[in-house]
Amino acid sequence: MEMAKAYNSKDHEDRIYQSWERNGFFKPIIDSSKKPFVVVIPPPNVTGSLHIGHALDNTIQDVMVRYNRMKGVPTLWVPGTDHAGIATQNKVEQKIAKDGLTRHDLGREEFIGEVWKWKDEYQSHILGQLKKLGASCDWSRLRFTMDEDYSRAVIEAFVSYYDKGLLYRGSRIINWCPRCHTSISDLEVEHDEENGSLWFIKYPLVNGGEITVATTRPETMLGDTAIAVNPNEVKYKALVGKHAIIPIINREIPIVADAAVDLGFGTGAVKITPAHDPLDFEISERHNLEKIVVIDEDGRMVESLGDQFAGMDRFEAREVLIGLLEDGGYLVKSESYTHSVGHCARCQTIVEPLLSLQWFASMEKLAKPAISAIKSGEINLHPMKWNKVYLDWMTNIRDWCISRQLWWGHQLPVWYCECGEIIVSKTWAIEDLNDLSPTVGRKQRKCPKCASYNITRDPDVLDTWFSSALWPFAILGWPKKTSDLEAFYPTSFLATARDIIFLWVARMIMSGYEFMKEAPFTDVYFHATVFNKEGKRMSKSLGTGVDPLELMDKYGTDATRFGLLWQTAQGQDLKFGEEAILNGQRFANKIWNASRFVMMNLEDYKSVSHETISPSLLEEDKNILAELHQTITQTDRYLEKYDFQHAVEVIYEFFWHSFCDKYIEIAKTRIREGADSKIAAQFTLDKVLVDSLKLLHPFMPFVTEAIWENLDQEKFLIISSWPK
RNA sequence: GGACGGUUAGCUCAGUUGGUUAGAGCGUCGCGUUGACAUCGCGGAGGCCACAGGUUCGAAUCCCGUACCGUCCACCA
Repeated sequence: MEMAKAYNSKDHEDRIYQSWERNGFFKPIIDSSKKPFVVVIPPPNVTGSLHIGHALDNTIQDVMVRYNRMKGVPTLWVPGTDHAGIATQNKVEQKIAKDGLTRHDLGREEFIGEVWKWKDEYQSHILGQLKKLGASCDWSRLRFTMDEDYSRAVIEAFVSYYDKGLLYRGSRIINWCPRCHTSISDLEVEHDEENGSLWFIKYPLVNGGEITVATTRPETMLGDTAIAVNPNEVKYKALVGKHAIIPIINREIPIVADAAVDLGFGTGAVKITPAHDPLDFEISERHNLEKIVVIDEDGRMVESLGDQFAGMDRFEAREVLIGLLEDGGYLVKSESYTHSVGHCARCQTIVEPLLSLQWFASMEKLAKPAISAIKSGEINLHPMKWNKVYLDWMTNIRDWCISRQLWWGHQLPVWYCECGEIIVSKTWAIEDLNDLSPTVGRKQRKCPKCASYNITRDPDVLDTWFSSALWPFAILGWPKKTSDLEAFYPTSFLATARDIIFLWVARMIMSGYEFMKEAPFTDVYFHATVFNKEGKRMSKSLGTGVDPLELMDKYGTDATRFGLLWQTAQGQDLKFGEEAILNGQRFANKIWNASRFVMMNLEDYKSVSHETISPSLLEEDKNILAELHQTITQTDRYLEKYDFQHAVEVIYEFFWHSFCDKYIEIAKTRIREGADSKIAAQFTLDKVLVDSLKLLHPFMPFVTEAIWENLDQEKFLIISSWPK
């Protein structure tokens, strides 16, 4: 068989991937006597396509999976995608907006139909990218977070939590995005420092005198229900219990004392707007204050405020009020002030803290086993520095707002009867699931308490992370006791990005202990964040993204994988440059050509037994064989530590500089001259090449397999054989 | 307001428990090979290891501080 003069990735990749898949190499062979190596993919959002960070993440997973598979460990990598509620809904809303439509024009059912179409399109694109990358996933086990079985798992989890009293419905201050028109969790709010103003406003007292408060949000004064001062503030002591009057609208509010008020800030007196500020809300609870909502779900001033403000945008209202306060002589002064402002992580709109009736999960109890898991080392985070970050968050965990006012997602299995009864029903939810076109309130149902038929299903859906928290066991069949669940849970290794340590990793750990009584995985590797040359985050929306498909097309998949790992040091962030990928391409070609040389010179070499050849080995033969052995040992050691950069480096160094540059050059002469030592050289070349290809395979699967086809070896053996 | 990273050759980064002339890839300069590979080989130049102290026989490496860059967490208006 003639080998081309240069390695051309396009001649091999698709064909080789297909034959691996066709021959079932990605499916585990279950052997109950062996502990399997199991990886679940961090399911990519079906919002778009994979970026360079995903390419790195999935390369790392594939390296670990292939490495273990080659060692004869039963290995499973489960692929899948995430419906990504808010993100995907936004995408589809943007898409239909081009035709001048909103989701309300389509209606819930039709809109969801549009999202499913979007999902199908982008999921297939993403899966194509993963296959192009060489990901050796078991595609027969492909999962999606809104598959029917998965949805059943979500219902099961919700109902189970509810029955244990871990979920509750209540009016709390939540983060509201006026553009996405939904609540979002604390983790979905991004805080940015912004230059604003601190306004000092004079509130007259009922019995004469005045008190000045400082605020960054004058518009919320319309919803003030108190002024609070620190109980130890001498100058205000006499005012506690008295009443002040809100300027402009002339409403009376009490002055209360609360320790939460900072003595040193502003004037030491704070206006309290319980419905639009979390701290104010807490104070209002302690003092039984009224809670008046003055900003609505669109971010506009509510109707009840009357013609002067009703319907006005919250920021316009701010300007108007400042003007009015100034005219009325209530504005004492304003200072420029830098403070952090919360933005919606999805659309960057300024989040409005809003008093709202939502569903919450109480987290403290769930956090307990998740804390001890890290402390005891039952779960290991790599690099270890993440332990502290994880524990800090976990030990100060706050309740999680899980309901979303969206359409795309898992609808809450909750019904409300006119009699006030709240019905959480697994049966009903599953019935609705089987309805091919799920519609709110389609079925006639009877309230178990009052027998009324006037009941409606909660239109809200769950936070997308509620469902992905179940991923490691839900994709194996939970709550059914499937053979997969039995064989493959807990999983072994999770590779992911550090920015979802709380959103996803922490919650998987909590739900793993809650439902499986066991950690969902033993090792978590947080890979590097990939930045561009300017140090900016790689992002498609910023136009700084690099499509891994383009890289793979240009340089080849092996080169891309190699180049990414080459730049990745133990989770240290990296500035991505194509140079490393280019070097990967050179390396792939080097491997190809060295192999070509060896094969061209093995023609009259028969696989003589090692015993026969061993005594005839020269010093240089023994040296390179010893170095090979050392390289294998080092590679094992580095992979056990998830040190991919050094694993790749040590093989590269050995293969290129020791084997190619030095040994092959020496062997060349011996073979050409037909020396007595020719057979020994051929033996050594053969041995070093074969083992090197195996060593390289987890990192560069295509070029190694392509060469393997040309070697006189059993087909595909490379995918299941690690050198010793 | 807390916490965590980073600062080493022109660029991107290594540097294991402190120990002889600080490394790699790319780039650059010179030479060579064109029957494995020009996606090649050999050789060279290039670094007060951010700054200031300290510990030590010895510090890029440990400790303290400073500066700049980056990230995360946080209910002070």
